[in-house]
Amino acid sequence: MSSESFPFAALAPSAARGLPFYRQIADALRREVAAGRLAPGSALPSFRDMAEGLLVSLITVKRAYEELEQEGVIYRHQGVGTFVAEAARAAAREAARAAVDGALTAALAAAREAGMADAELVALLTQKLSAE
Amino acid sequence: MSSESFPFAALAPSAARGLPFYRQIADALRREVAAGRLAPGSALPSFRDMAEGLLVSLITVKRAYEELEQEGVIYRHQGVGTFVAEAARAAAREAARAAVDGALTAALAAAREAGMADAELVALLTQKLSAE
DNA sequence: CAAGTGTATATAAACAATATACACAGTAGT
DNA sequence: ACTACTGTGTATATTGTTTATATACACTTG
Repeated sequence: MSSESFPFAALAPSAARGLPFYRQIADALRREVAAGRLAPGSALPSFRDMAEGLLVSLITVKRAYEELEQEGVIYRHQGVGTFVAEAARAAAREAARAAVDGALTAALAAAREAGMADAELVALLTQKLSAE
Repeated sequence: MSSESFPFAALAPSAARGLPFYRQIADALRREVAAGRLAPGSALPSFRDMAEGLLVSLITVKRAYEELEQEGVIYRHQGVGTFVAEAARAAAREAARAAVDGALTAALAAAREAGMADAELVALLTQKLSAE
């Protein structure tokens, strides 16, 4: 039961999702922070603990942490550890919002490429929303 | 002025767009077909002519053509050439529409990841549309 | 100085792009 | 008919970039 007790086991990446592992880990951690389940100042698992718990390499965890540090969500201190930043929740939400904006921009570009009218694009989106 | 006279020069890929060259070429050709500027049955430039005209390798053109053939937009005949399929226009439009749908699905997933409400997502899209 | 932390270097696998050599289809000359 | 040529698409081996890894290194604290 040792691996089952790892508190971040639910963040484990999967090749089936198509995204790089480091990206999946960063996304999952960002969501935890944005939801307020990780308080500012609290310590994250060390590179080794996280790597072992998520069954990935140490470097992959490092890249995920680097991405979050660039966004201002966490900060690292050599020899000490990695911690949730003070303004982490706002930074995480801003980063998540930027991701949505980028995805929407890509969708808009695809629609333009397809010669699709604005109204048709909006209709397609609302249709997808109601289809759930 | 020899390279300037190449009729498909406008389809030349650019590294600045971020997408693979073969994808850019396939997208551009698909748009030409969808717009009706390439009639069914007409011949496309040979791999070599296209590669020389777009300043890419022969293999890159091959991959672009392969993508379009899988969509049913064109068909290849060894030793003869590559031609626009009969149902090319409908196939191109369907493929373009599928691309929009995929991009919208990704945007929706990002919105869910960000905890964004449906109405907020729609509002963000309409805002982007009116901002142009 | 010992145990824990983050950091950096060298390596393997997958993808994008290339150059080069190969195989097929039509056609002009004989 | 036949052959060889020219043009077409096809396949193989190579290079550079990205993702992911294992291993060794450097920093901080008790």
